Amino acid sequence: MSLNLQIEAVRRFNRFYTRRVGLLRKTFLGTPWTLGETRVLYEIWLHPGILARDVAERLDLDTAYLSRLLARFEREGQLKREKSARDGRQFELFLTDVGSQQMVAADVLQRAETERSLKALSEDERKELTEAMSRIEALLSKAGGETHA
Amino acid sequence: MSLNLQIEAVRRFNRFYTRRVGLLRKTFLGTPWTLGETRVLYEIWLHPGILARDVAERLDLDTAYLSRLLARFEREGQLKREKSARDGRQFELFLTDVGSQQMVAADVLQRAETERSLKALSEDERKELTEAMSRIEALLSKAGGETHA
DNA sequence: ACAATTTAGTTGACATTATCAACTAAATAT
DNA sequence: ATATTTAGTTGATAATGTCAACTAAATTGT
Repeated sequence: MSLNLQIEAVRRFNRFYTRRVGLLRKTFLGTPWTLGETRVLYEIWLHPGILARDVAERLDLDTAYLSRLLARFEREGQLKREKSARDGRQFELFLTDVGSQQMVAADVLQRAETERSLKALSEDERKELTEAMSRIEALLSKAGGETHA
Repeated sequence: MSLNLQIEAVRRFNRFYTRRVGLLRKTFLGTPWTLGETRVLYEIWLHPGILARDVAERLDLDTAYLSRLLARFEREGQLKREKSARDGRQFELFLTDVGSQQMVAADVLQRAETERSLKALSEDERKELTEAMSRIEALLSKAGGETHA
């Protein structure tokens, strides 16, 4: 395949996946949150004690926007913020028990949905799919740059 | 690999790609448009004479939102709407010459950027990447469902 | 033929999401 | 000590998306 066709193939895939991802942007499965919100909570779940600025950096979010999101999560009881001992400007972020439970519940739902999709494939196809995914991840990480629909 | 690990692999990939796609959501490379806007113009570019409702359906956009987008594109000179001869409710959508030129320019930039990424890989790696992408596309289309980060 | 229903698209009101600049307070550097 | 940087908040505002009501044209059923 020529480079030109390869370029088209990559762009085609990006459009395909953008569309797929777009499908879930609004209501996020069984969760009460949008994709963005879920990812913020997911980061905190994964990295208890993480700082707001690190969440902002990882998810490429505006700090003003994130600040308001976090305030809302705290108000609604998913999140607690603890003033850092060694730096009075910082807050360490943790999910509350309620927040964790909600994340676990969301995680279960999402797993189940993924499982449902995977079961439409044979074992060989599933193997192929996951291998292709990890291959793409490795290659794109190496290739760098962004994604261009 | 167990089904459980396969599920994790798929979800991991979805997070990876969601993040990648997210990177371009705001300013879309060298174009003056957002990702959503670009995709609308792209549909019209690809399918001259397409109807608004078909664009809305393909991109899963609210018709109210799309109606305003189209009005703006017309006002700004990218788009022209022609009343359909056989159905007085419909408008056939076309890019103007200016709009087409802008799309071509955007397309060139995006191709170049994709090319730049691909050139960081060897020919074998590029082949692997594009094959993996088309494999995923086929398998996911078959598996159906949505994408679950 | 003609009333009832459906369809394409627009408009108004509104909610959500995102961005920017100005700001406070704490930490770090000169 | 003073100046600069950093973490986070707040106010103003823009961009984006959603819902319901609406107009006009087409289609359906009788």
